[in-house]
Amino acid sequence: MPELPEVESVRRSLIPMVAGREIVRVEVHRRDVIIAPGDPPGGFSRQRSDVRRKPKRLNAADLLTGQTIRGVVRHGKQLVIQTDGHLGSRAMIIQLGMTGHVQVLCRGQKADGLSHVHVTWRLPDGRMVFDDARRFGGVRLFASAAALKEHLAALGPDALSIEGAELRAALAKADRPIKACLLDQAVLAGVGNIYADEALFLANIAPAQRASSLSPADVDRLAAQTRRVLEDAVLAGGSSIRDYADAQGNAGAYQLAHKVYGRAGEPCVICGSVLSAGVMAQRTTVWCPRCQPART
DNA sequence: CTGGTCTCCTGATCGC
DNA sequence: TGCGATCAGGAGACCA
Repeated sequence: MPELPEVESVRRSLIPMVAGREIVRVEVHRRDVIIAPGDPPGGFSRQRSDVRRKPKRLNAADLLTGQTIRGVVRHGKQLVIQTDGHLGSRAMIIQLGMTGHVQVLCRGQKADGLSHVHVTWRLPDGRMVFDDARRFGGVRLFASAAALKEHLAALGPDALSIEGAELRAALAKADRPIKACLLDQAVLAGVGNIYADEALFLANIAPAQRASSLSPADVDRLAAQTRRVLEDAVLAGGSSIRDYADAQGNAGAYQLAHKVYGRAGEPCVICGSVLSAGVMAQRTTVWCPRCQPART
């Protein structure tokens, strides 16, 4: 499932295939995976069905038709496609959610393994598609660079370059388990369930530990180990747990390096203790009771 | 405002 | 072999 390293791998593989290309035409196969300027509030198809309001009709301008892709950047798990053209500087964000894929296909190339393509961007020499079986992800369109900036401002600092001082500031007033803080994108952008468990293990911090009870040294260590695990995962091309793949359809290899995620009941790679499991912040959480002792 | 819980969705896996 | 039950989880809605 895509977290920061997977999104970064998609970004890197995407750039050489889309930079400088014009979006010639956009085909929307499912309107409800898109949030456009002027849509009622609420994310993608996440509103309760009894209160779901009708989104506005999409127009070619909002869909960035005729714009040229200038860059692909990332903040946390948000993949930002920057364009410019007759509309000025605009942008869209692709969120992969649980099962989202962005892939670029050559002209005529079949979309192998992509059975839920919701949006297709036609480029001069091929096409980029957004596929998402579970539809936890989606596409956000922005009318201006300023609107994009405002959206990203709600997120915490990017986890790939998080420094101890930044993380201490972000956690300063948090009175909840550190695991919940790490998963909160407003605190730290980019960490999901896999890398939260891995970083806490590497930093020898129990996931249930209250953020407010961590010492400055604890938080510094956590920031350093978070960076480290994310960097290593990026180098491995991300973790392919189910069917994650980059923009060329290549799988990652970091799932082979997981020390706790998915290993509940197995021995700790450091001390041999049986790894514990529980549910924390609505997420399956795995930790070593000996290497990550609970403290008060 | 804060933190905790519910909800959306469907492919993969499991037990019988 | 088939089929229903269960699990996975990002993040906005909702609630105390």
